[in-house]
Amino acid sequence: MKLQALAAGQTDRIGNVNIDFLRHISKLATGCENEIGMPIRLETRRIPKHHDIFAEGDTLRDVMFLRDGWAYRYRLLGDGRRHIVNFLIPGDFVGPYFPTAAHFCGTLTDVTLCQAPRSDFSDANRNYPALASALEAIMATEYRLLSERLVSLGRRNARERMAHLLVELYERMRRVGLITDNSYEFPVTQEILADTLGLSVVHVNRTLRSLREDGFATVGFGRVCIRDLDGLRDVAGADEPTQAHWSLGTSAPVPFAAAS
Amino acid sequence: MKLQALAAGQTDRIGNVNIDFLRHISKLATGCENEIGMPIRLETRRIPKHHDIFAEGDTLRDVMFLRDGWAYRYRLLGDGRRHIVNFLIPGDFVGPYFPTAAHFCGTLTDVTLCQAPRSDFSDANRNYPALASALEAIMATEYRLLSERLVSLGRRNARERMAHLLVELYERMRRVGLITDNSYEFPVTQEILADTLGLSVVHVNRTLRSLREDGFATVGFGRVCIRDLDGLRDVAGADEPTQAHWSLGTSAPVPFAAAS
DNA sequence: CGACATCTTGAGCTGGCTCAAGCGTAGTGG
DNA sequence: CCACTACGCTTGAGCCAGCTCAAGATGTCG
Repeated sequence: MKLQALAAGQTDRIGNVNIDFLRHISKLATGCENEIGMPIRLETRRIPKHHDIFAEGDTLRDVMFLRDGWAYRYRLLGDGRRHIVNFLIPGDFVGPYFPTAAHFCGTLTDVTLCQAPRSDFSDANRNYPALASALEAIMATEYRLLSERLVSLGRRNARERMAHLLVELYERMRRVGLITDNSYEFPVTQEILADTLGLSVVHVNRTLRSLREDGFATVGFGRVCIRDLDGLRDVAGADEPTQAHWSLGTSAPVPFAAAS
Repeated sequence: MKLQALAAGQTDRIGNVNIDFLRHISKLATGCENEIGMPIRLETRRIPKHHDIFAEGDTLRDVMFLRDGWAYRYRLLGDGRRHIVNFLIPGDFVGPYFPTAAHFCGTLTDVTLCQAPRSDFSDANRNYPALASALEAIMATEYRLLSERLVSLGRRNARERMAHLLVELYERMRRVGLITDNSYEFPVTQEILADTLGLSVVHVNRTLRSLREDGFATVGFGRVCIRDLDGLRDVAGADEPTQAHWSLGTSAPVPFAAAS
């Protein structure tokens, strides 16, 4: 589950920021010489699986990126109900976006984080607009992801939701080079899936069975195997105005703090 | 529906950014001299009700704030299903976060926007970290709002969702001084409410009736009248770890681009 | 190899949906 | 000034997607 893909030559200039900023950030994270000469030293930290990285309400000195492993953002209701806001895969920004975390963040696997004090980023942002750009793009991207998830929960049925999530994760994993043989690691129990999609565990199980029997994808034993990507996209919705949303915004350069 | 409250003296320094940045931004928007001496000239634009401000996929030169009126972000599925991602009230950042919009934005009432070219913000961001801070805080705040909505759709039932939305909007309206007599303007049809909460119009109607009959709130004739705020909060969920979430993050200063 | 978590399947229930019809109100045009 | 239309609100009636409860089966880890 390492970010092997990131080792390969990165020719994109971060000045023309698109989602490839992720790779640059991750390159930073992996310690390779980075292209924007950003003077931030990232510390590495390991956290075992099934632990919280931070809790709702925590005020954190450091800003974190996920170098490898899976994590997830979640929130709890008073009566124990849980909702999972998003999954985090290698290369993702862990956060928090705000110094005070608005949600919990837990690990699904053993995890390696790369982190640096928030103040370092503040300083660097001022002198390296490309970095500020990248961070804004990260936020905008996750915002888009959330609104997509929101649409799912609001207006898609169980089958569509599941298909949508599987495709979304496929695209994200592909982007960081973690797809092999049309399949990807997926250390997510059906219970967690249920809390992500707003379903019951039982119904998640039946939904997965149905997708499997129809030849779209198999989910289990810690892996997702996509058998019919286009079909799965169709199930996910006759929506998605274009591919643009699957690709997480390749089209969109130049956020606020445009690089010079 | 003007931002009267914003006219009053603003003593907060934006250097210690919290959600009060909204007021500063709005102050900019209203043309008053601003405190950070930011050299951005905002143009005013009016848009009639029931029009789109921008469409999904549009690439926009300008960044916009809502000076008065109501608007909403929404997305469409291929088969006509619609989901409303968020409402925008006076003082809100309209966006888009990314130059290329990831969703539609429509007006519910006649609306006044204040806007400036994105490039102006890019430049200003570099020289006025306080502004960059504020914009990041805006994003983080809306992120929090979305994740809250996500929890609603995933794990709350119709009654809880409705109560939660009404309280959320109450808090947001209060923040910009638009509450009078425990009530606020609410130019939202039951159909739009349905598309926001992931319910059918019929069920929205029944849910509102139930909340009205139980003495919590009345919704109709373009207004929400809160009759029992605490009760409504209880209905919304024995969740909300603290008040923090209702208050949209007053606690949280110093995002990435901390002001000096 | 025992204990515990996870997955699976059956059976019956229900919250919220769909369909359908009636009503009030605001425009709109003749 | 009134008829007409359109839109939004309301309520009834029946239905179904997804839920809950229950009970095995299958891992998996110390």
